[in-house]
Amino acid sequence: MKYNYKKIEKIWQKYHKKFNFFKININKNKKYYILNMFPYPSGYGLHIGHSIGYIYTDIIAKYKSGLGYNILNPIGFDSFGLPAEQYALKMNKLPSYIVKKNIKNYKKQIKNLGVFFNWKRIINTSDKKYYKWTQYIFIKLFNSFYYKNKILPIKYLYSKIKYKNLNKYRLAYLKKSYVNWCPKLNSVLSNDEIENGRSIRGGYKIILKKKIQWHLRITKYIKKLLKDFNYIKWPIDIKNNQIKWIGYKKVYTIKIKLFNKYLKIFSTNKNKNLYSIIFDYPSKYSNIIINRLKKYNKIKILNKLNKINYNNKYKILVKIKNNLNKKIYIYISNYYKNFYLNGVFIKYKKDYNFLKIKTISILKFKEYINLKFNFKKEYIYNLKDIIFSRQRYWGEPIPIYYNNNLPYNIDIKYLPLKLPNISKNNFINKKINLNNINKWAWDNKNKKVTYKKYINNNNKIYPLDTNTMPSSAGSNWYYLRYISPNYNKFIFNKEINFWKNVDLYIGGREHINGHLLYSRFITKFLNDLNIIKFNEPFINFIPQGIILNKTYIIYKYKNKIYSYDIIKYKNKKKLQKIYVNKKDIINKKYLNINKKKYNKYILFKNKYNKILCKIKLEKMSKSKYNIITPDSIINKYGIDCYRLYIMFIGPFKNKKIWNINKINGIKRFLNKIWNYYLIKKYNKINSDDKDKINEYLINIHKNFDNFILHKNISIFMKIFNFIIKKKIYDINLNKNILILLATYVPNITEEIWKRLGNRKSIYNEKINKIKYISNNIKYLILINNKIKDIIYINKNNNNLIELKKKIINKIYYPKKYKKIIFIKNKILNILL
RNA sequence: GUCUAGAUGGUGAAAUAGGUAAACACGCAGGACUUAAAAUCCUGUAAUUCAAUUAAAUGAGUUUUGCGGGUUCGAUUCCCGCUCUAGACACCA
Repeated sequence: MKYNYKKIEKIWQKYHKKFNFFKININKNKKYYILNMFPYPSGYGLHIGHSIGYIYTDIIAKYKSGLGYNILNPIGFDSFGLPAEQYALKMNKLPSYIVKKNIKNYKKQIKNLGVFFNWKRIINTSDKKYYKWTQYIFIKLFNSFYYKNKILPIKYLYSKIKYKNLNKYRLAYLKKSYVNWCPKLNSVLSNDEIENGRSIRGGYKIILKKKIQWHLRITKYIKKLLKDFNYIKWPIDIKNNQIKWIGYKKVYTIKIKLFNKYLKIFSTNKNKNLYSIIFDYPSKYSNIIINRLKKYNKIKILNKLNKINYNNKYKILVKIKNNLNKKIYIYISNYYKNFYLNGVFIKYKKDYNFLKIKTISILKFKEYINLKFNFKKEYIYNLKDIIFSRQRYWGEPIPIYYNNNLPYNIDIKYLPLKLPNISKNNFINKKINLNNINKWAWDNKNKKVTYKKYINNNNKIYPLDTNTMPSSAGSNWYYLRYISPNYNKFIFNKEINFWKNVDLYIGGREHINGHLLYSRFITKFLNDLNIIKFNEPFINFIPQGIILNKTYIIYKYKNKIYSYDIIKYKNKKKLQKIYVNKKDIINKKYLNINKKKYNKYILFKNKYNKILCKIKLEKMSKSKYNIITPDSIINKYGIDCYRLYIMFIGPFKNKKIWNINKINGIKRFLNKIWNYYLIKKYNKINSDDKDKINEYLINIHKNFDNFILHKNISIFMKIFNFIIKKKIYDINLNKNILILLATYVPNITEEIWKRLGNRKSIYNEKINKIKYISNNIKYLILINNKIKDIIYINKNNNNLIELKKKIINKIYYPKKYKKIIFIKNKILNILL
């Protein structure tokens, strides 16, 4: 009989909507807080990459629940930020409308995955009830300073330091920083909006401009961030990545005089000769050099420097009077970007290769540098303070007003400072930041937002900050909000003492140096304020492999489109890369030039009279048109089949190239289970077979403990292959297997469970861990490293010497041998 | 470029306190059932050499875990040097 998934899944999906998986049993005080990085609700909906994480955590949640843990596995939406804003622009709608609509769509899609989330604990960062607390944390940062490993209120400094200078101590402070400035568009652009030094929208030139920005003083937390790695269980490579990024390091510094200015530069080794100096670009020092270059009219090189391109290196030859009276080179480059702030000596062998690389041009200078080798020991770090303001509309307003150009926070009592409404016309006409809003001033007498035209110090009406926060503002503390998403009086309620921090966190590797670091910082800050009693947000973290899928790229320059195979390498950099929807592709790799939208371009075709696209495998992303949604697969194969397939496809951590080919095996396997459970005419199990199956089951539990879920499916397959072949039907055993299988496939197992005569849901059943120890030990017998035999020896046989003799003398080669290698419980190797 | 990872059959992969490489699947080939197709079931499937037989089944050996070295009785696993691929590089989240 074939398994009719459509009918059965419909019934159980309906049943599970009402099923209370997350009821807290206070008698068992074991807790397991499991969390996926929350998505930003783009209009393109949920894609396969998201679903892998949700299904993975769902399986672990169901397993842990079976073991008797209270489970918290919530979901929310990171809805502020650039993607929502840009999608709204594209759709000619306001972001608030788009976000609402997309969240609704997302919820629907997630519910289709057979995943149990706590739907009562949903959060949304652009909800004013939520960002009230984002602003609250910002004000706490603004009003705190770090002193001798402690956090103190900034008012302690009021008597000692002028208000103006408190900026140097606050954890949220104002400082000048570089932004990507587009003079033509008259706005700040994100890195995402730029390609090859030009804006994607319009193709205008971008320059780096200094602007006053809010920063968070994360660098004060470096020591704590490094030290607390000792007790959290993240994978070592993830930890290393973050440690390198923090880049805390002992160096030797000297001062050199360059262009009449003293510069402090670093070396990792004071004993090495000075070969050259590399200045990070952009930085204070590289700018000094660039400014000097301007005086020498070397404009050519300067134009190139304005581009951000990681492969560009700029060499300037400078003669330096050192001990050896040799020339040394000075480079301006981002070669050392991740290492040092201002400059380094050449030290490594690799760095010589850097010298050899063709440089764009060499400028000769007659100026000399007086060099004194007075090295000082110093500690430096790579980590920079977080730039915390954006010149955009769709984000949390910064709750700060300015009196005589000095920042003051709005009293916490009057939060949230609501994001002002904007008319659709203004938004679509791209006047999209708080600068352009008329009603954006703070009336500090009446404690409310009022019109700019009323600004008057005597009436206590002040201008408000026109920046918004980056989307990390909402996401770096969000895991705390799931404790009590609707609580009005504080970030969380008393339940925090039960759930505490996240036990298992799942998400992308690309967040290591951003979100994961910032969350750790904010958690430590809140811990220092004694608001929470733990100092790490995520006890365990497992990175999720990305899903790659084909993308199609065409090359454009102004109104010309070039076929990929006729582009010369030299020209490639000038051309703009454009991702093309698969719908516009014909014959697997050619652009469909009959489409209307390509009529307006001049087409440079190849010799077959076609426009060839470049095909690349890239991460699924809405902007690259390579998203695949789970819905289409679920429609064809069913929820259970999709869940099992998506887990079977490979290790969770691996990157995967999307491919549907192997799903047939999963479909067959589900049919096999269905037929096995419903035709009951088999025999009972004997003890040898039981041992064999127990061994399988133990491995399943082991894999669950190590969060390796893909291997378990293979083991399930082995179990069913075995019991079907041996015609075993043991009721107890079958129930145990089914309960474990239910963590992966909810619908088919519930249906079978019911047909086996059970009334309650299978998720009410406990999972029993089996303890099993084999009595036999396996020995490999090798001759000259080649396997000759495998023998099993009773564990209690302690007389190993006799055993050894027995094997050597009686069984194998009683004559001559060179050497015997005997390793207990493992191997006996005879070398002849 | 710098940093962090990864690389195993036609494909996804399995195997590490160093000890039977390729489990479990997909695909493919051949066969059974069927008017036919689908579904299902059975057999084979890293490469290669040799032996043997009417045939089938079988047996023995060599090579093989991106490339080149090293340590070891023994390396997919540890070390060194490369190559290629992916991610991060601070305003995408």
